[in-house]
Amino acid sequence: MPELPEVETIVRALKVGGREGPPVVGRVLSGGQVLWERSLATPAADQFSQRLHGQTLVEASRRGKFIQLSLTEDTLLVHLRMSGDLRVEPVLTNEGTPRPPAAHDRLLLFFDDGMRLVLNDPRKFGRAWLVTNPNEILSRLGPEPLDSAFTAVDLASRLKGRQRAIKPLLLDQTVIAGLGNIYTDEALHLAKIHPLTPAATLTVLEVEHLWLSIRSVLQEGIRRNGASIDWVYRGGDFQNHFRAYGRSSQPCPVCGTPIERIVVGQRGTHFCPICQPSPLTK
DNA sequence: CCTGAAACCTGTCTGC
DNA sequence: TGCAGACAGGTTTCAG
Repeated sequence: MPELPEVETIVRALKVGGREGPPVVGRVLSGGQVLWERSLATPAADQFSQRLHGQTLVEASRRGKFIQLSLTEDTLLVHLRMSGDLRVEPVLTNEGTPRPPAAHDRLLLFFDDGMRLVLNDPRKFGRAWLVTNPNEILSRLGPEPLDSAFTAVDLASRLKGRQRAIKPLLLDQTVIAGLGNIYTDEALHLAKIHPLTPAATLTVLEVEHLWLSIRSVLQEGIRRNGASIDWVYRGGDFQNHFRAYGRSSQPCPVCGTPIERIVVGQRGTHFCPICQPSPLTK
């Protein structure tokens, strides 16, 4: 489900409060509960609660699509994958009775002030890792696209010599961290690059344009608090400003030609056949 | 190095 | 109304 802008929106809410509920940074954990075992990658479910107990949630941050909750001793990494979401709520209802878990709640983190942080995940693809060293999970990720240290030259060097189509490369989190299906289609449309273009055939100018487009669509996504589509509403409205994603047969915002949908690397892929000419006919 | 398919899951929507 | 099939914001693994 969420890509970089959606995860960024969630992390900001964990810090200052937002649709997910009141802020959780600074609260002290009293324990945890595992409602679906596979949602917790490590440690074993029976050690989870004890290990959380007494640690303060010091900071919330993001690396790629990972949510990083820094505790006093450990780090809790959460990846929402396709359908995960976080929620903050009181353990008790207004009537003072225990609040029963909602449908698809998978993990509960309890704070010592009566609040809890909940991972809800209908499709059960989401994962959490409670680890001492987050680097063991995060070290494989490519650069942060919005980091000022990430330049067009960096992107060019990562695409150099790669014969693969540009779209699956941009989805590869070891090449660049944070892009998913929506923002990849949006960036390629803005950059006027066909998703099947072999990366190595892109000119210097095209790579610069792509670099700028990636950063532009991600920043717009964050500014709009992410995209909210399907049945999971997250408060953002970027979905109302898509250029190509999910707009099959609707007019291209640039030239009016109907947007086409193809499948690339098993992912639905949306593009304008005029603005993004096929590499075969170019 | 690259591609494609399958696996992990549940829910929604479309068309017959 | 029912039902089959396609599809969904992600990642890993395996075969070729």
